[in-house]
Amino acid sequence: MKDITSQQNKVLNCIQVYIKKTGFPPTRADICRELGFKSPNSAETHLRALEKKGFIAIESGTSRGISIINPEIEHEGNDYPIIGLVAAGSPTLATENVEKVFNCPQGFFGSNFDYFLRVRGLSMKDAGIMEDDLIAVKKTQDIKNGDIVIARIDDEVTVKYFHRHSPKIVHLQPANEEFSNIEIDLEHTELFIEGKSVGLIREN
Amino acid sequence: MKDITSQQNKVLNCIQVYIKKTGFPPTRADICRELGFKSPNSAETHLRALEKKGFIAIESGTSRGISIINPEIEHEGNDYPIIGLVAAGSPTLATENVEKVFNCPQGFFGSNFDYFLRVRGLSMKDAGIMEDDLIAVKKTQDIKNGDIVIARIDDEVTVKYFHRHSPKIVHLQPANEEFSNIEIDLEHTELFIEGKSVGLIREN
DNA sequence: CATTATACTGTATATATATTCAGTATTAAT
DNA sequence: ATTAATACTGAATATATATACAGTATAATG
Repeated sequence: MKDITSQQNKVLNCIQVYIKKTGFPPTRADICRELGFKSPNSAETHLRALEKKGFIAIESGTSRGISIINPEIEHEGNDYPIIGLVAAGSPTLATENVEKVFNCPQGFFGSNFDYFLRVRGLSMKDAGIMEDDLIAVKKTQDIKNGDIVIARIDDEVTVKYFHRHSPKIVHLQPANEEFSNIEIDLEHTELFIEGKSVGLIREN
Repeated sequence: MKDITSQQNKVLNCIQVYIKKTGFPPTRADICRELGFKSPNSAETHLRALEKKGFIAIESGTSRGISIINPEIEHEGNDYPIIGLVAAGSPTLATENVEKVFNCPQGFFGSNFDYFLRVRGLSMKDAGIMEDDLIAVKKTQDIKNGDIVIARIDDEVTVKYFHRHSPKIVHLQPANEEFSNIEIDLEHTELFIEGKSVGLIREN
């Protein structure tokens, strides 16, 4: 699925909300009214872009002929494993670490992800990550500064902000003043990035 | 619900099948084509009968403005509305406040819930509730001390910890030392509890 | 018996709607 | 430097569509 711009996303949401509300899709004029456009062609061009990118289908010559294309069919969501973050040990997908599976629609957090991590401790408290929260982890090495990463040093797994300080120096920063910054010299210490957080779920 | 004739039932089924197939309701002409009628007025009269009996709603002057009235809609589907928490005004299910719908399995948070609330501000920061988080709100008056509630005072909606201090005094406590406690004397101020938080979702 | 509901055909029309064309402007990519 | 995509306004138009009107006919209701 291709990228969607923020304006196109607004239009897509508008269509979904309109259908939810009325039971039938909006006209170009309806979209303009909802989103404040002054020309029906504004809606038209956005619709054509959304069609081109595969988000909607438009039936030509048909009033309200918009239908939303659901890429992942009705299959009731996927079961993602919840992995307990143990003080020591890699959060592998080994069965003994899977506390249960959690049913969740695909693409729930915009981005795909691979598993949930059960958070232990409060080292990321100020980032709104609390004990027992579930972090949606995407296994990737594509990390930018400021990303929340799941990092492993030796056998210790931790969730921290990632900051590359210099080519050889990485800082793993907690979001809690009671915890201290971890500075890693990549020349002397092996750092393995398991992935990054793309979302969070909390069950009260 | 009144009786339905076999012909009216055919029309009703035709509408349902058409929506399922195309994503939008049929026109009078579409119904005629599907059922072999030769005059659009055949469809029209059946639609009026179905409307009168409460099976469908027809939006006047609107193309394809047919919606099927489903008596048992609640909690059957998986699309939950996301409601923006506006500074003033009740978080009603009014369309203008629904920014989009979010697909989520039923019973996702153990407990059922009614809608998502988009959080503004950081008054519950220390409870791990950050700006733009989605709180799963269950509409209920069954509140215990320490619950995170969605409360409304006049037209101001806020998310806070609930603490009944005495029979007439309620404290709404923020989880951020930069915000101050709200003490409410129920004899002088009207407090309306919209519901309570049963879960949280964060999209990174 | 008159009335009402059902069940159609057939014609007509005001308007709701999609859709094209002509512009303007900004930004990203090649 | 030029193309392509995005993001709009504004006007024009062919047609898709709802809907009224004029009929015909049967069955049920009171």
